[in-house]
Amino acid sequence: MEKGPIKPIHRRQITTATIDRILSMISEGYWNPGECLPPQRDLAKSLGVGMSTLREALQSLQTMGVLEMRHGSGTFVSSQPFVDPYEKFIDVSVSLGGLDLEMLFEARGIIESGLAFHAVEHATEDQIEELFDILQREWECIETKDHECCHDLDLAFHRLIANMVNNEFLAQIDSTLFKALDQLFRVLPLTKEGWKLHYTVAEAIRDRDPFGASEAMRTLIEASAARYFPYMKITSHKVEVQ
Amino acid sequence: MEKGPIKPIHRRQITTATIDRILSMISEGYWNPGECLPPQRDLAKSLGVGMSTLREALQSLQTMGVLEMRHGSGTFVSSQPFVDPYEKFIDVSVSLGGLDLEMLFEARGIIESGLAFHAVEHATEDQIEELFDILQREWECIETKDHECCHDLDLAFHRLIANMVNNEFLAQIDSTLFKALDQLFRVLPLTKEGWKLHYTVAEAIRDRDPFGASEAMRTLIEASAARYFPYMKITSHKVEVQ
DNA sequence: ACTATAAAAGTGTTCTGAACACCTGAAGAC
DNA sequence: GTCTTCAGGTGTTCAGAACACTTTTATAGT
Repeated sequence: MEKGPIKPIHRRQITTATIDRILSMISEGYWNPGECLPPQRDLAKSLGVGMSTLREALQSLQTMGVLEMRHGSGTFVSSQPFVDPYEKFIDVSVSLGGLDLEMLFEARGIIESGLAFHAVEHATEDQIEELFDILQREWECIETKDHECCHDLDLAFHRLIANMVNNEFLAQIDSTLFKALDQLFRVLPLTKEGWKLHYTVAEAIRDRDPFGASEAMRTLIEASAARYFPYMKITSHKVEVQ
Repeated sequence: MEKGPIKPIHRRQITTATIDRILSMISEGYWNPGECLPPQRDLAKSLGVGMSTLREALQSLQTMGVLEMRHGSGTFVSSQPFVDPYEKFIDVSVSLGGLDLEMLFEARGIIESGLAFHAVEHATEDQIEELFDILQREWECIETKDHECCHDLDLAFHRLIANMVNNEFLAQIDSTLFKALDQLFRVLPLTKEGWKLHYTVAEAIRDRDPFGASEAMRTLIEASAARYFPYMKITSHKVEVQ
């Protein structure tokens, strides 16, 4: 048996290599956000790959949220520089058994209480005013039993707190979790007890009390979770309000 | 001008529809994790789409971590039911300006302090013992200036705390953040001051003090961030240790 | 009968070329 | 000046072929 020359590694799939290549070119600023890539026919030729291969790569990148392919118009680098890739298949992870709902609730609790903590220090007066405005409208919707409106305001409440922190990464994850949980259950309408918890969080933010805010938020999320998982043990700790 | 039947919207791309179809079939358990899909030629025919189209869909699903395509063998539903999609392009998001390093540090601080909080209640005695074992080895590595070992133990420390909580979702994100930050900077070696902070966290977990643990962790991450961003304002709050 | 090698079948991978659908902008019609 | 039409550019989908990798089966040698 002759040994022959040692095989080049070359194990790499062309499609994968193409994905990496385009990613690194974007990373290096060869194409900027919002900019248009060359026509697929040309780009395929430039990269020295077939068009099918290129399209598999482009499609993957679009799924990741890095590119945006517009029929008849062109292929563009996403102008929104960060989209949450989870959004697209978190429900599949749940179905496959990799994630469970309690885990997602717990994650949301951790993230949101952390966001509340940091919101205390970043919140502007305008934002706090807006927060209490949402609170007031929530109350009105509870009284009129406008569940649809209630739900939207509930979302707005959490989104505003997330936005106070200016942390797009966590805000996206949090938003994805909210949507996923909202979709997997049908969300329950806000109750007066829930509203009081909202109010406690808002008060703590207004009073610039980070520990109070994060603890109130934790309580809020756990109370919310408890409505879906009555058997779930609640980790309520007594808080030493400072 | 005759009106004719109103055209169906049909805006939907076939590739996107194919992705959704396969995702929902997996969600509904038509194929189980680890199982093999039909040959691409057959599957394309069954779905009534061209093979290129099917492959674009499959490739996207592979990028998401839902499928695994093995050359010459078959296309399989991922047996690992949950992979972290952030890992693949967090650095791209940084390059595109959608994320910045301080944001990632902040996110890690929030997640890890939350994990520390919950670790207090879930940690087993064995795990706590392991934690102090890591601590002791860290100290030895600091003394011998074995930076490589220090780094690994640092990672092990954080990973163990994340594992205590049994929240795969947050553990994955946290691990990704650690790796991303580790890669973007070259990680600085653990100092004796850093070690003391590690020790404070471990003590709080051992003493079953959730607030102490989460606050100590927050301090630890912020101290770590401060080494990279000396100008970063630290949000140190006085803790009312209970 | 057992093992090692070779062939064959099954499957994923890549490329080419064509036909189609959509968007944009320019030329022409009113 | 406004509207319509049309042509060019671009993305989308399909079909078929050739190739590469893996697994299984068949064959040959011992």
